[in-house]
Amino acid sequence: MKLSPLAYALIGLAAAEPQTGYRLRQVFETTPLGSYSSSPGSIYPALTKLVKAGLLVQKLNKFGKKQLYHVTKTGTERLNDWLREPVSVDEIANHIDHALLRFAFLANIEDQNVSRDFLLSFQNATNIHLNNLKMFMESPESQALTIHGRLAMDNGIRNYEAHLSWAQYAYKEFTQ
Amino acid sequence: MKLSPLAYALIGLAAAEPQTGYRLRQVFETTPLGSYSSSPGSIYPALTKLVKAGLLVQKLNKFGKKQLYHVTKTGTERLNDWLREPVSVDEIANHIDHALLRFAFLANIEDQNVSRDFLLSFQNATNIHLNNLKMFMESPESQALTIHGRLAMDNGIRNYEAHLSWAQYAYKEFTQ
DNA sequence: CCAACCATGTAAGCTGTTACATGATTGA
DNA sequence: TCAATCATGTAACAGCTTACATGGTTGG
Repeated sequence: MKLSPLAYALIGLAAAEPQTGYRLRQVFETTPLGSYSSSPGSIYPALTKLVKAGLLVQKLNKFGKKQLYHVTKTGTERLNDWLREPVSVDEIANHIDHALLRFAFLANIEDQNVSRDFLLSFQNATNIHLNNLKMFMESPESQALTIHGRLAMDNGIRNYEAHLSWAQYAYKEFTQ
Repeated sequence: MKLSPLAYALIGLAAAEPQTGYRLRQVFETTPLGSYSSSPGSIYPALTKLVKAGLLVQKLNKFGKKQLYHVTKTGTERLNDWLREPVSVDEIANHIDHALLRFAFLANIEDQNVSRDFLLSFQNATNIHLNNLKMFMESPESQALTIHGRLAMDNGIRNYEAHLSWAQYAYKEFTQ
């Protein structure tokens, strides 16, 4: 079964520390890391689905006060697989927030080589995408572009350049 | 009735030049300006919906060969209203691609003051969002962040700084 | 004449949003 | 005790994706 980004976000947060449904909603509402729903109508159905799929379990905390979602072994495996997927050009071009979400959750993986690999793969895909954009800029198709069209393209290019330089900077943080 | 970004994209493209459904799909598939569907299952239902709503009409071209979608008067009004909406912080924070789409379609509006207003409003919202991010960075909540979390935040900040400097550059293009 | 492309659609399914609804706990 | 916050859910609906399906046109 394929999981949605929201589902991975829920698993990732529960992997860092067991959470209540309510607490998870708050994270999506208050931190910048969540452009995700935060509405009960999306979180709770998603959580029960993950429990049914065997990726999360609900357990009472030590004093039997709170129902907390914990990640199962299968859940951890699924999370790790997701985190280790190389960054694709499509992910960079259309779902870069997804890539950043994955990066944030790499904190759960001890081995810093995984983070390094991720960042190299991120750089690589970003480079390819930047080339595509620049080639499009020089294609006959784009010569007919309006000022607005050109500027919008320019925005894209500047942006991915910022992403690239970030990835290079971030990489250095993992090579002490 | 509220329209989806895809609907506005369809209207905007038809406003620039009457289009066939197939041609619209190609635009979404081949140009970088469309992270939108491009699948027939999304385009055609959306088009017929817009026709029913009276925002588009299908007309045969001069030689009766092709069915082209044209924008109606109401359609043009709806498009213009959408284009003139000020850029909100939420749009910058969570749907910046949507803002860029709107900017690209401002090409349809003669009066360059509208583009200038848009860019000022874009700058303003981006500034506010940047402040929010920086404040979060200094909040106690973020002190517990992992290296990954901090770097992900840093990515966001760099990015919005790039957007800001782009908006300033673009503004100058409209003040000859 | 046949492959490639033009052109348009439908049906099933999944995800998420909005809105509605409920009840427990806790601090002033 | 009462308001705020914690906490969890459901139902209706909208939107998009995937997959399936069909037929016309055009160039080699």
